[in-house]
Amino acid sequence: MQLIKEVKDFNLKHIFDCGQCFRWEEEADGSYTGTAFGKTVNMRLEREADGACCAGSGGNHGGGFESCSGFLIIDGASEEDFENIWRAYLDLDRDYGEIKKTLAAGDLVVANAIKSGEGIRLLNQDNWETLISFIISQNNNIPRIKRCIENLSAAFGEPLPEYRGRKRYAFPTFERLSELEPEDLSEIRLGYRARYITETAKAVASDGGEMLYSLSKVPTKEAYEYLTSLCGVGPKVANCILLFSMEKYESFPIDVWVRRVMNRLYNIDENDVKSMSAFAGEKFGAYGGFAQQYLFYYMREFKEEAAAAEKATVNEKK
DNA sequence: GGCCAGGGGATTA
DNA sequence: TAATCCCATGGC
Repeated sequence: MQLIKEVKDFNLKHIFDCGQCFRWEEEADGSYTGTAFGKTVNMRLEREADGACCAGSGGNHGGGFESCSGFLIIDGASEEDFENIWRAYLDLDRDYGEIKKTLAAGDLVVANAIKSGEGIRLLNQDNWETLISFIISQNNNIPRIKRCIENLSAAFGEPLPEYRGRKRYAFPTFERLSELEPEDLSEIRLGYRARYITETAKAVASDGGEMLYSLSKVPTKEAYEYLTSLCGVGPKVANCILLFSMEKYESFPIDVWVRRVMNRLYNIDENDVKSMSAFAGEKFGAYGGFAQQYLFYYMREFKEEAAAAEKATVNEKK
């Protein structure tokens, strides 16, 4: 059990529900349990005794209080694991207050979007797991992506100690998946993505993963070129991998949600991905990836609100 | 450069 | 029961 004092600009729901990761589940008590780097832990944020919270809170619907600061408690982690894994994974040494201030000052639209996801942090995930996870994510919905990744891990990943009464599995290694053919993955129900995964696994394993794990140290363009050379990796998936596992924060992944939000809020043609990319580069520069996350989270929340409102209207008519 | 199939499953019509 | 949609890409 590790206790980290005075975590700021930090909210577990915002972090684990903003589409960057797929292996964390919310528990009944609002904490989150998940597996990364072969370790399973549970995280929860406790409010500080004086009730301190980030300024400007209240952008969330219903006026409910959502804490963005407090004590972070990581159950299942040793001090060594915290220093070696979770500190970097949660990006705890970055000043998100400064990032939000800069983005908000430069753009009113993002300033508003930030209010709905004030506690977002960009995780530093494993390169390989992120690569495969986002190949699976293409043209897919989040519940099924999560299911596919869990099934893949249970079938081909290393068994880990049971935690909270459930068996846990590490994400499968590229060595293991490189031995497989698409048919071997049929029970995972990945659809046409199965071939992308086995081919990419073979490509990564061909140099023992050396290329893949060197990408955070090379210029973004070079890393992007390598990633898009892999089977099943196009511009969108490559940008996600760069942003969520390689610290390439200028990356601006454009998916259907971002296309929608850019169309609605900036009036750019919904199909003009090129203009959106150029716009993001000019407007957000090195902070493009952070801006993308606030916009994405805002749009998803907006959609859920709209759906709830519609349901309420239908029920009223009955 | 534009179009369409690829799988599968949930949701909507 | 039939369309439509989903954090796109590959191949034509």
